[in-house]
Amino acid sequence: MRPQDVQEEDEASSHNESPVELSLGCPLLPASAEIGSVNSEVCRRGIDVNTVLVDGDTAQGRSNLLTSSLPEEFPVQHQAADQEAAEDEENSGAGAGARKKLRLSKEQSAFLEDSFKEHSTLNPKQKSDLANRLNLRPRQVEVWFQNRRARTKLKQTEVDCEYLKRCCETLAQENRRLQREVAELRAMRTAAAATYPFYGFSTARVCPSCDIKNTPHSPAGITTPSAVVAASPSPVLTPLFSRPHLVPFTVHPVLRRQPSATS
DNA sequence: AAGGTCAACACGTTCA
DNA sequence: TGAACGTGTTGACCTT
Repeated sequence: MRPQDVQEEDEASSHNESPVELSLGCPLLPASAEIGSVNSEVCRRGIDVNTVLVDGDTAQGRSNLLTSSLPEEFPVQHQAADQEAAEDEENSGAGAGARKKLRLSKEQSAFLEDSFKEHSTLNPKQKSDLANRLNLRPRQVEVWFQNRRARTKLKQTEVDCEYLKRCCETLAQENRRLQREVAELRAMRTAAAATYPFYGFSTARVCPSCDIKNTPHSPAGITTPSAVVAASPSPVLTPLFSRPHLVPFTVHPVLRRQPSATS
């Protein structure tokens, strides 16, 4: 038996079919506001967009009916048990294969987010505690965390991509500057060799940019661009060493320490 | 209608 | 070997 079969078996009785959300919508708005604002931005997160409007079933009526039996903390959310019962009803009506869109409420999402900030993975106890607290099935909590990790990773990938693009641009710019510098040095050497043909000009002692950048702290004598950079880090290169990190708990694979053979 | 979001799913991989 | 996880996909719903 495959692992997922276990999970799916676990769910099969409750949500393999279309889960029907029993909540009514944004608890922060009066019932009268819900009717005309199902699609509004304000209510989008808090509302159950799957609420089935039945003829003669007013928002106020449903509100009274449902909130009276719901826990205080998350007063309008899915109740796992009620949900299962509702699914049976649903299956008798709509096609059993149809997957209904289920939206977590604002409160549920916020609570899950807070939990995610504390730990991005769940142990079984945390999962069941969260599920109980939010009136969700453990599988729903698990799926939410899976998806949340995926979103985090995607975001981090985007940030990394932007960062690498900037690095690339910076390095290209630096490369162009160094190429120009090399060209200038070659020109200087050629000119010097032409002027003083018997004086050894195989190497330049100070390059143009170093000449400009040399500070009292810099050692006299032979100066290289890298020495200048080391002595006073170029603002151009600084961003290369300050990679942005979106979240504290993910480590990009590239930056993971490779196991070394010696240590 | 197109494109985005997100819960849910399917399946492969890893690890104890 | 099973649980947990990562990743890609699906489908319902929403916005523009």
